[in-house]
Amino acid sequence: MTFEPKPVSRAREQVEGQLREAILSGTFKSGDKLPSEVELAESFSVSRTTVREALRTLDSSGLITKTPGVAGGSFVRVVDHQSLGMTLGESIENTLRFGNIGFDEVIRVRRMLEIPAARLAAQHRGEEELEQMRGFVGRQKDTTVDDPEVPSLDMNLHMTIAEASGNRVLASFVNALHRVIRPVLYVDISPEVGRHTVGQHLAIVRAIEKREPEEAASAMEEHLDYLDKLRSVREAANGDGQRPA
Amino acid sequence: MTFEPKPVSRAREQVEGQLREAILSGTFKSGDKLPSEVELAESFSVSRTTVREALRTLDSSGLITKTPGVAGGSFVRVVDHQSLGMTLGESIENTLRFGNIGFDEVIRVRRMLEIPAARLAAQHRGEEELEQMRGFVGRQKDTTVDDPEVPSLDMNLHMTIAEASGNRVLASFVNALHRVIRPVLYVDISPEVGRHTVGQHLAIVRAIEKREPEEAASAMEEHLDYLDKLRSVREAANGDGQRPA
DNA sequence: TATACTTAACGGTCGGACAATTTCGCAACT
DNA sequence: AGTTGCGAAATTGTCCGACCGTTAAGTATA
Repeated sequence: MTFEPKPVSRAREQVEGQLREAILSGTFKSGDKLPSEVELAESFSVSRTTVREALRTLDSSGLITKTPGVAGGSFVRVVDHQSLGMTLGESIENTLRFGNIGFDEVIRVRRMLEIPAARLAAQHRGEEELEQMRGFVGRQKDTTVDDPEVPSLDMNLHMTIAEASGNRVLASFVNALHRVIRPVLYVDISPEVGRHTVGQHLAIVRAIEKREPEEAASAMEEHLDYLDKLRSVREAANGDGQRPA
Repeated sequence: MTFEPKPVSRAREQVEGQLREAILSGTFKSGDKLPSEVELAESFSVSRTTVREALRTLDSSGLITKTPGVAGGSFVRVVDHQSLGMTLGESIENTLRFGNIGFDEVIRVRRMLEIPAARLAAQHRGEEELEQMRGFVGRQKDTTVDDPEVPSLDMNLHMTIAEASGNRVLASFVNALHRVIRPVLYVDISPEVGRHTVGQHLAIVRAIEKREPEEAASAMEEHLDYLDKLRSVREAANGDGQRPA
């Protein structure tokens, strides 16, 4: 029988672990205020410094938020799939910038997720989400290509479709991917590209509106094909699109 | 023109931001040792406490590791797709335990990723990866179903397939999903289930070996179908499978 | 009534001190 | 020669006590 090598436990980790467990197990519910730092320090019999480091980690992990002021303190954050997408996006962004994964790999995974997402959206979409989609496409039709709002409009549409799939994990993943896709993809698009994009968006939304899963999926696929082709010609034009000089 | 509302910047955030940027931009490379806490405190003209909080955040984000001792310090972590999967997995686990996403949603996304992964693995697999797969299946064939190694053997196989796809983002996502799938799925499996599983694994690996993408994909699909069916009958048997009492 | 000021509670920062951990070199003993 | 033991040094970990900055709410003032 092998010997367990004794992972020494620093005080900070123990405090952190207990608090994390208390939050995850529901002892502190969403929005609840944790005891103040001095109170925690007393109850754990450690210094405030140690408690603060533990809280800092929880904050960084997205489990709590800290606000100063008399009514401030540490509050349990609402961990919905939206914030999950943010967290995932940050990690992916780090790894991407670090150079250990390539942008093309992100793009391929995007296809695996967004095409089924469109299919599912056609099945599960609600009236409200459809209204949002129409709103985004409509506004996109009216704006010019150099409008600074264009990237976020496009992202919002894709996000809404993912949300309409009814699968929140899927929505989070798509959200995370778009966080890294957005800054790279929307540079220097011509009016013609803008028209094509709007047209493809319109086709997707119409299929979702009609509740035609396969039509929505193939419309999305066509759209992504178009974007990929755009990207590849641009990369061929100016060297490497992944690592801007 | 709207006025930007001045997001006051705490000292800790500025230090953290500068260090993060320095790491991500390559000023500090993988494995490099950052200056000691006192040195950083001096160069930023802040107290060591502030520096420590910044470093704590970077540590929690997975960008650095801290080790005590004379040869210790803060080191830039190697952020490969493996560690990315770990980080993503933790976040998903949090959201899952928090109850804001359901296990079934995880399962559905799994299908969207692992079936294409099998297809790609059949195209891009290397000899070494194939050898690993054979090893996992072989060992799984020899172990009994109550062997504690079974869950990790299964996960290792699925992970290796995802890695063999050549897409590291895909591999990370599959890794992350398995982190939350593993503890839930492998409880009380019968010998018959074990035999079926091994058979299906064998079929997948053989298809990958023969470089038959579609065969690999459909073998994987069949395997996941089987697992899903298992899960649904078990859930029907003992109430709710998502929240173990 | 509306505005300005004070107060109190809390997290944020500071400085300094000591403890704990790890590496390395040196000495002593086998 | 090799092992063991010991001490020095560097660095993170923890502690303490103080003060600063922010914020909400209450209080006095115009």
